[in-house]
Order: sequence, then structure tokens, then C-alpha cells
Amino acid sequence: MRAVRIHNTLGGKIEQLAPLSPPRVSMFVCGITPYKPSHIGHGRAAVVYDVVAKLLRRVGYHVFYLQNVTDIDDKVLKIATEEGRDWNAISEGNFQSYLQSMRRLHVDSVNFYARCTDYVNEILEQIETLIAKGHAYASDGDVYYDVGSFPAFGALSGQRMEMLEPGVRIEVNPRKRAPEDFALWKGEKLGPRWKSPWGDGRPGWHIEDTAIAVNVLGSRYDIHGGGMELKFPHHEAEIAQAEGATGKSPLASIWMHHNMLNMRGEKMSKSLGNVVGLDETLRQFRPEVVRYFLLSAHYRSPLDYLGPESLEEAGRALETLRVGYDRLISQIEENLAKTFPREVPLPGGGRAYFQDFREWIDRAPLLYPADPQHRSGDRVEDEMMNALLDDFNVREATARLFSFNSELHATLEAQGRSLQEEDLVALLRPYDLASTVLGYFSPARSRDSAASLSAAVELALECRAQAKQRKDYAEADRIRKQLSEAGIEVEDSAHGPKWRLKT
RNA sequence: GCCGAGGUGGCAGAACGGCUAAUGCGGCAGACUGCAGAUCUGCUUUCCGGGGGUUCAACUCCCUCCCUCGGCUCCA
Repeated sequence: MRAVRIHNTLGGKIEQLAPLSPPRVSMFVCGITPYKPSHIGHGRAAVVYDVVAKLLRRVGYHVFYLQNVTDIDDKVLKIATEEGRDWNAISEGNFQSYLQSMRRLHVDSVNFYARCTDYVNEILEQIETLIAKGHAYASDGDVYYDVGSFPAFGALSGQRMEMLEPGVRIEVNPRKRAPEDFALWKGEKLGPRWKSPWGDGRPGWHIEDTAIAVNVLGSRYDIHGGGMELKFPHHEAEIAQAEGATGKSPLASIWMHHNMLNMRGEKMSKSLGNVVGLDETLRQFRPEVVRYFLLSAHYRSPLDYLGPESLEEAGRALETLRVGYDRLISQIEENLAKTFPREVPLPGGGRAYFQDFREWIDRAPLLYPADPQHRSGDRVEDEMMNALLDDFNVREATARLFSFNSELHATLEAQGRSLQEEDLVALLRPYDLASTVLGYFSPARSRDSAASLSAAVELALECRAQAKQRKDYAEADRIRKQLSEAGIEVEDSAHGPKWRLKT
């Protein structure tokens, strides 16, 4: 298995992933609090960890990817009060809309979304354990974590508790023993309540993550992901809770933190009125374009959203790749559609059988042995993999793909028709990697342009060819323009007209 | 104030202690085309926040300052 290098916030260095029980990799990512509709910043987080999970699977790991949903929270309740709505309807509605956006974005790597409210029993158990072990105390219906009992608190974020005092407004809470203690359980008189040994109430902010993670993944797991803004106090609290309760350390071997999506240099926030909705964005731009944009900066760097022009630029860049990819597929169809092998030996033994060409072309990149020494496509795929395996350097991998894309045109121009099966499959590999791991292309779109659409366009092109033959260019241009307005781009070439769907 | 992340050409954004500092977008010119598009070629003249230092050599390592972003704890 190839080595995966990841930046670990715990220690601040890039290190090699060493799973607790290979080939399994357990991964927990802090999910959303669905108190309002998601914005494109949430999309960034989702796409970043989607790439992480898909890349790990691509190199052979069996990834279990868990995400929590904080469906009960102060913010949810605040909105519920303000709008006079049921808190559950708010969080469930926003969560369902988030899931729909995820489907559109092809974020399909998450194995399990766990709702906080489905884990209240586990939360209560963990709190009781923490009290029993002297890490927490009950106080007038609430339960607080005793931060002083956990000396490592602050290690992840480099915060020293003594230094937090200056500049911080400390709100007086007589139920706490120390100001840095945080709530595990909140006694409630109003709003949703669950029974507990300390009276009715609801979970505190941090506890659901560890109750869920420890119950689903175990007391230790491989990767924890989340936004930088959660480093302190949220992730510190997670470490204190889980390690305090289980006695096992470290909770996660690798802590990944992605950087924020800014809005023209400012934080994207509701009060500034600069939130760009994810759902709305996906209505205006193709999902692959949104993914390309969200991946256009390294995950640990801030990404600036300048407005729709950012997505338009992403669309133009992607179009350049798509033209090459489509051209390659056409060439493969031309060379192999009739003669593609109906059975192919599998790398691990056995054989794969194909009756359909499209099925073959989809699977081919993973069925044929790669030869990076001799074939440019294989070499480029290898270089892209190396970049991705080095702390997920998507941008570097993409740069390789662009260079390859340029060369491809010359290759096809010179030797297109004479290229054999293995060579064509090799040329396909860089695009396949970009498609399956990065999500730059939607296979359905590039190939399954329904036969009926194809027939209709061919007919229109035939009319246009006749018009051109009698030098009626006005008519020829009219046909091309109308097709263009319908999203079908026609291009004349030495081998006759070609057409494609616009991005 | 403290902790953390970032400051690279018109814009976006990579890399490495040492080859002309990638790649994309945009702009200009040329080839191809009936025109367009796509593609190709060339150009877009000395881009690495400021200042010190280490080194034969720094965007890359160290120090310091400046700027931007996030965080510095819940309690409807």
C-alpha cells in the first residue's frame, strides 16, 4: 500500500498515516449544526474530506467515514424561539437539504451520519463515566467537565490555560468551579428535555461527538477532521472527554484541520450578509464546477470567494479539461467500440466480462496494468497520485493533469487512429483519477448523452452540412447558433463537425 | 494581549536550499477556419509583505516587524 502523508495538527508536522488496524481506516469528521441552511463553506469541508476518503480507498484502505450531526444545540433553539417553530423541524429540514446538496456534489463517501439526539443514552453513559473517574461534577442540574483534572487540555491548539485570562470576558457562572470548565449536560426547564440522573436536560455542545465516535469507532481511531475554528475549544474538549472517559490516548492518531472559505477576504457570516448558500450555488453551477472551485486552494490555506466570477473561472478551466477528455473518449470509441475485449483478466485473478462498451471503458483504467515507465498517461497518473498522497496536494495534481491535457491533443492528432488498447487506457487514467477521486467530471454527463439527443443533433448537423455545401453560410450559422443556445457547442474540424454539451 | 493559519505575476494558486518560480483564468498577436469554436505557437519585460541574519547559494532555514483570516469557552 502506498504511503499517505498527512499534516497532523497534533505535533504540527506532516506524518505518514499508520492505521490502528490496517487495512481499515476509521475517520470522524465534525459535521454540521443544521440551525440554518448550509453555505459554500460547509461545501468546502464536505468536498475536502470526500477527497480524503476517496483517495484512501483508491490506494486500498477500507475507510469507515463517520460524520455527526448536531441536531440539538443552542443555536437551533434560538432560531426556534425567534421564529416560533419546532426545533426538530428546523434541524431536520436543514439537514435534509444538506444531504441533497451532498448528493448533487457527489459527496458520497460518508458511511454514516449520526444524529446527536439518537445518542442521548450513550452521552449519558459517557458523562457518568467522567463523573466516576473524577473528570466531571454535577452542579445544580448541570454537569461540567473539570478542566483542571485533565492536564493535557490545550495541547492540540497550543493554548495554555493560564494565558487565556487576559482579554477574555469571563462570564460569571456560579455553578462552575472554574471559568474554563465546560458543560456536558445542561439542566433545562424549557425546550426539549431528556431524563438524566441530574434532572431533565439536554447535552452540552462537545459531548455528542465523543459519545458517537467512541461508540461507533471505538476509543481510538485514525483520522479526525474539522475546521480550524473548532480547534479550540471544541476539539480540546473532545480529547478531554474521550481520553478522560476511556483512558486511551490519543483519541485520533491524526488531527486534520481545513482552513476557512472567506468572502472577499472577510469571514463568511450571516451578520455581514455575505453568506452564499450551497443549495443556491448548486442550482446555478454544475456540481463539478463547484467542486473544482472548492478544491482550487490547498485545504490548509484559506480560500477566497470573490463572487460568481470565481465559479465562472472554475467553469472555464474545467471546460479545457473536458474538451480533452471528451476528445479522448471519442477516439477510444472510434478505435475500440467494435473490438473492445469482452473479457479481461482481473489484476487479482479471475476475469471480468463485458458486453457493453461503456461499461468496459468505465472499468478499464483499473483493470489494465499501469506502466509509468513507458506510457505518459500512466506516468501522469502516478505523478498525480504522488501529489495527492503528499498531504492532498490537489492543486499540484491538477497542474499535472492540465499539462497532460495539452499533450494529449498533439498525441491524438499525430497517432490517434493507430493507438492500441493499452495505450488508450493509459491515456484515460489521469482523467479517471480526477473523476473518481476529485470529482471533476461526471461520467454520466460525458457519455450518456442519450442516443435520442445524439440522433437529433446529427440530423441538425446534416442540414447544416448541406447548407454549407451550397455556401449558404447564413443558414449554417443559424443552425449552429440555435444549437449553441440550447447548450450544444458545434465545432468544425478536419474530420467533420463535432459537438459537445457546454459546461 | 495570547494561540493558530495565511501573505507569490492583472486575477487564482503550487513547488523546491541552487536549472528560464509550475499550472489555470484573463489579455495581445499569429497558425488553422467561409466565419466562429476548439486546438497549437509566441508574447503578457525583473511576481515570492517589509527589514535583518545563516549559507558559496533562500521564495524556500532563523529572528523581527507589518497586514489578513480564525479562535480565546457554552448558558435558549
